[in-house]
Amino acid sequence: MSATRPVSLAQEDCLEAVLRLQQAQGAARVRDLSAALGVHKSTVVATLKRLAAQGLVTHARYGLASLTPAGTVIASRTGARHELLRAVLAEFLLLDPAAADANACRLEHALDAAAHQRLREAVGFADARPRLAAGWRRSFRAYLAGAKSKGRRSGGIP
Amino acid sequence: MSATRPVSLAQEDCLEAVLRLQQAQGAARVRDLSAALGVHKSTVVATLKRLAAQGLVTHARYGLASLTPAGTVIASRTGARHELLRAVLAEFLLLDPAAADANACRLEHALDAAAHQRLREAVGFADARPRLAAGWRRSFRAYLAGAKSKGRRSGGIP
DNA sequence: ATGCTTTGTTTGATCAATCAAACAAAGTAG
DNA sequence: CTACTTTGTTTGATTGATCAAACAAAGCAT
Repeated sequence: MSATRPVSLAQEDCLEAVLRLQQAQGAARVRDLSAALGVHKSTVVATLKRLAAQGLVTHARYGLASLTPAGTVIASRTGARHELLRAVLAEFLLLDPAAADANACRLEHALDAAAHQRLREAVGFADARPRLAAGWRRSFRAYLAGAKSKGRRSGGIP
Repeated sequence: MSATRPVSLAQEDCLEAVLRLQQAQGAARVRDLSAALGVHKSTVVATLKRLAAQGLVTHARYGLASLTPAGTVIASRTGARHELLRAVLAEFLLLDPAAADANACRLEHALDAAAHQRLREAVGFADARPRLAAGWRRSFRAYLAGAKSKGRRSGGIP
């Protein structure tokens, strides 16, 4: 069932954006998708057409885009990978929110099911051990601070 | 400097493959690139032509492909991201070698410099604390084993 | 309802990636 | 050297992503 023929990065981004917009404002209009994806409106229309041909969205002329059940499955999975990666990058690698999100945004297309699952398990494991997680953050932050000051005077004896 | 105009995923893969082949057998031939990348020979030739136009490889007709200095920079960085991700996926997420490599292969194109740097620091931090790293592996492995057996009887009381 | 503004669509281009098939050059046996 | 095999190249097609410009429909003011 559900052949789930692979969807391109741009298409996956579009599905994800439709889902976010549906959740955030109840509807996904071309203008908002265009802004969210950073591409021309005509590009959005073309992408929606391809997604519609694959049965992943419906899009009536001059109407709103909405996800089909199959499209919702893909968009949700992609969104889940995005959110998980964002959290890991921010909470364990201590990247600033913008960098964490920007990287999650690209990485989300590259994790397969096994890696996604394992990463979820790792986060679950850490979340069940708040002291371990807090300890990591504290020591890693200290390590970064130390590395940074060492880096500043790299190559010279003070 | 070095404008380093962004290179597509396929191009980055190609540069990386040229580097690997150069290191492994001293030379990168079209046939081997084709096999390594899983695309037609004609695709390889087309990609090499585009890379040559950007000054990243040299490729004389019927000759070997080789990286220019600029191409070497990109290929090395990509290779470094690949290797780092592979190691993290295998050693911390405990993915099997094949899955770790397959995911690294796709993720490698999506990490920006800041995330790459931070991930390197995290691995450096962990490597400097062998007992912490070993402890993680041991407990996470145990957690995975437990989750798996719980998963098998999910939903039913034995 | 009439006219502006916003929004969406179409059309026509380009470029990258890809394949398949036809072709050409190199290399290797005999 | 000639024939066969391997390797590389060209050509021609397709598909997806993208933009810009022209156009069309909706939506709002007044």
